[in-house]
Amino acid sequence: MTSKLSFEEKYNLLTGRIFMHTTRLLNHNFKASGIDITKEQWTVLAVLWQHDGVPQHIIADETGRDKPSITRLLDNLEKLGYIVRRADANDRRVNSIFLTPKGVKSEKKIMAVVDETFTNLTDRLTEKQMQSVREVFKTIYSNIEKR
Amino acid sequence: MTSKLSFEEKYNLLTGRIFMHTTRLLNHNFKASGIDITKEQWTVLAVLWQHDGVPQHIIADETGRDKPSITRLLDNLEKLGYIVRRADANDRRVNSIFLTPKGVKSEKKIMAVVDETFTNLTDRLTEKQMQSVREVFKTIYSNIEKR
DNA sequence: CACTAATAGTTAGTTAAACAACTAAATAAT
DNA sequence: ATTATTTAGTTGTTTAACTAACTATTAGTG
Repeated sequence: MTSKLSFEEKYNLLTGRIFMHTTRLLNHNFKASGIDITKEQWTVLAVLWQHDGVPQHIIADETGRDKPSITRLLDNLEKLGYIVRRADANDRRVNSIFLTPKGVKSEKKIMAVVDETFTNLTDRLTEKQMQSVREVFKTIYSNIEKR
Repeated sequence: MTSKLSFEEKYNLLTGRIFMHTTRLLNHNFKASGIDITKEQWTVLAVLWQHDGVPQHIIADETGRDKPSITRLLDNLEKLGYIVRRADANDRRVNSIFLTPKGVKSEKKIMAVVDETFTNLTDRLTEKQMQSVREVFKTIYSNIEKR
């Protein structure tokens, strides 16, 4: 039952206050380390580091964004020289997205900042608490999917 | 220790995937109920419903946004007829923000949608899990404050 | 009292997200 | 086979966030 939650708590959960702050922190840390990308661009690169050459709609699915958002994120990543669009030979509707050498090489440095930021944020949290958050997120996801 | 967390889990926590989905859901539910405001505008109204007549920088603090963001949110809320800016007599730098009759009256309907959305999202979560999330958020906040 | 600091708010510029409407190409249906 | 439908991606428009630079007013210091 959720009836015992205060307005404050509903407010914090629904507004994503925490995520506004983590976004700011991660972007700040990128900048401080001389990395010229945003948190959102990182999420796209993270997909490509795992599966290079995927079409745009896969990136949209994996990052939970719509297609227009991905079009623009890729525009910016292309300008910055991290990725290239290449037309698919079999299906001419498709752009396959490939990391440039710069995009490949950047992984280590970017992920170091991500890892450090994550560690800072989760400092003083127990393994048990993390496990709980994991479960809660999973449940909320499935509640969203249901509608 | 957080070392046992997978990339997937770090990714979900840092990207605010859940937050993107809840924002979409809440905005969708507002629209479906004929409410013409956004989630962000709601967070501003929520402050005013508790303390009508506060200056803009208080709204910025309470909602965790910077001043320019509040300027624009208030521009839009003013256009929509929910609030008015009134110059403070004592300190002419200050705009006090007041709810219009429409702004006051809207609380019930808007909060009904917020409550319903929250209930849907937290369905199948136990009180214990909610308590855990509460603690975790608090800890993460204080970790952010520390830097 | 004059000059500097800080505070309140706005404006400009960039990135990002959503929705809607669109083009082009591939698949399905009759 | 031709038409209709689905899929991939882009473009346009609105809202929102951040940073930086700005105006105006108040507070603090010499």
